Amino acid sequence: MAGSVNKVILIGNLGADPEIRRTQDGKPIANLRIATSDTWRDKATGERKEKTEWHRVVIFNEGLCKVAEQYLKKGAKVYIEGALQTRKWTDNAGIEKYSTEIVLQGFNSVLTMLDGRSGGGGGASDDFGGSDSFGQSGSSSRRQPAMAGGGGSMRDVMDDEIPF
Amino acid sequence: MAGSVNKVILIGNLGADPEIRRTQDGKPIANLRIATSDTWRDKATGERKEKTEWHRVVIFNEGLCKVAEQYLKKGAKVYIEGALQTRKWTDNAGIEKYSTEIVLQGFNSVLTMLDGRSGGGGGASDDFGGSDSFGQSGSSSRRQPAMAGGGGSMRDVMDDEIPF
Amino acid sequence: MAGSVNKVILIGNLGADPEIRRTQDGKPIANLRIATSDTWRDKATGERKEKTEWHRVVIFNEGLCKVAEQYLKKGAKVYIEGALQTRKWTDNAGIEKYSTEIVLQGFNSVLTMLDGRSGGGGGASDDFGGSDSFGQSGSSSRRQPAMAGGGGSMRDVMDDEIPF
Amino acid sequence: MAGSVNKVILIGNLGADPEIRRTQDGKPIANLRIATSDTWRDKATGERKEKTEWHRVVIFNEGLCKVAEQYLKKGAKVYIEGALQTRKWTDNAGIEKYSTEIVLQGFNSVLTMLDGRSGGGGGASDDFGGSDSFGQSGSSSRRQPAMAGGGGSMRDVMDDEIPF
DNA sequence: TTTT
DNA sequence: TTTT
Repeated sequence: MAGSVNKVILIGNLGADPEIRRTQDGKPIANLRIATSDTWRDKATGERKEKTEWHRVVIFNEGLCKVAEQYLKKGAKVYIEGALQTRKWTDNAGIEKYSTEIVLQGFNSVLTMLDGRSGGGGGASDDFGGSDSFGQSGSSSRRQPAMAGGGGSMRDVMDDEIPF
Repeated sequence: MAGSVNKVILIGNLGADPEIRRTQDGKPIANLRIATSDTWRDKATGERKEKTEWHRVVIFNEGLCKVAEQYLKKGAKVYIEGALQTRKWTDNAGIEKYSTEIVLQGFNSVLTMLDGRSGGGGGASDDFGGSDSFGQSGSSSRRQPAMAGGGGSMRDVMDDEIPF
Repeated sequence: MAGSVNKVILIGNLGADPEIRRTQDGKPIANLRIATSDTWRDKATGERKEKTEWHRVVIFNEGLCKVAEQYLKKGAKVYIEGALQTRKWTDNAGIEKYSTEIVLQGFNSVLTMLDGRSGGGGGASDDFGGSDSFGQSGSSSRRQPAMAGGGGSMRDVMDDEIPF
Repeated sequence: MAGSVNKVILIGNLGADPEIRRTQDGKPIANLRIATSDTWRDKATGERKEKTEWHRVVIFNEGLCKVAEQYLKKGAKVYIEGALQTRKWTDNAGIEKYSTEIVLQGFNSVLTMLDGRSGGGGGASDDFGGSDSFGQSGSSSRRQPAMAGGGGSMRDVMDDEIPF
């Protein structure tokens, strides 16, 4: 349809290290799980409430995949701009399911790190060597030095768990 | 989580008239189906391609529900600002499903009509009488006179078809 | 600075036909004047109020310049995504002035027409022939047939009126 | 005008401590100077380039003013959502000038801190006591403990310097 | 004037 | 599963 806009803007934290896979012709695809949350005070009880929302982010853009792979870790805070896409798939029991994802593909996609927290030591904070070559102006980011320990162990779990 | 943002911006057209329901205590909830689409030219074949994406919008904000009920019709073009929310539900066969929706609730929600198209006759295009009372500054809209014929008949279909 | 975002989203109407100029090496630059407005009801008097805001939009992106030149006319409703930029200049009296503009340049810029209104007759609404070649995915638009009469006459006025 | 949108989204750093003033009837107004910057590599020379853009942010929303006053300091990284507004004023020499600002007023305004950096010591990081009372859902923030030294001295300078 |  |  002419004249339409489909845009998602998120600021949140990664629930796990990025998962990187490759297509048969070698192109990378990165999957992120991002949490956002709302906090409010219950009007009746005055109690503090919080609700966390989990988002599935899929990165087809090759440059941004590289950024995700090299710099993002579980816990990192990111700014993301992408588009909504709902995908149909069939689970092992043959049941049709739908999964809605935020897709970063082509232009008008942005992925920016918002924290330069070091996981333990150095204050290193170089810019990405190639932030300008991602095809996304404005997509500059701060380097996040590898966090001590690192994740990785969670990746397999996430592969199985299947989304929604 | 502190410092998070969860925002969706859509411009698209209604695939059907809005569905309005009420909670037990009488509060309205409006459901919209909105289509956005991307067009591009296939690099290999040069062929023109188009992909339509359907979005579920749920309006809890009472003022915006009224707007939806009174002014929106199948085919109307709207601007929407809301937040992503994924809801778990169980279908008739007892199977757990997830549905991701764009929720307009409380503040920071916007619903604006982008066309004042008349369905047949007049060029009438009064502003909403009460656009300022919706609790959303910037949420002004142009009136869309009832479209000839109108929808309605599609509602039942949409209930059955079930999306995701 | 690493990790920054500078984004403006406007939906508004052109106050005049686009002005197209060319740099010495022949690259087009389009200037648009776009109006947005807020309406609200005065709490004290109950009176309906409206305030119009005028925006200067400058398009360096060559593909979007072409769109502006060919399809946009005074009165057209557009969706725009760009970045804020403040420029210093010196007027004829030698006084330094600043002008803040919304710049559409490179990627992450969007220009989409939101009306297919015909200025006289047909309901023609072809897509742009080359919407995919603008370097902006998601930047599809509906064609606006040339409006009867056309603008032009207003251009001179606007040049003089001086903006900010 | 019906159906318009005027939205600015910024992520950047404060160039100075917030300035807080009060209207004659005691309502607070906060002024922020926020820097965003783009980095890219020059295609010809391969040189790394950076351009910083400075933004004037004016907060009329009382709750967000309190947030600015209590938690924001020079150097803080923030997410801001507001609207563009151009204001005319006359300088001491009687010359008319224009200043374009990002206004946070009423609803649809957001101010969120994106760093919880401590200026020297503690890891203190309570949520705002009243983040839910700002009239902005989604406007939660992380506390920034007072930074050692603090600014303040810069405020007077900024009053005089006059913007654009 | 920030930040990297 | 994140973050505060």
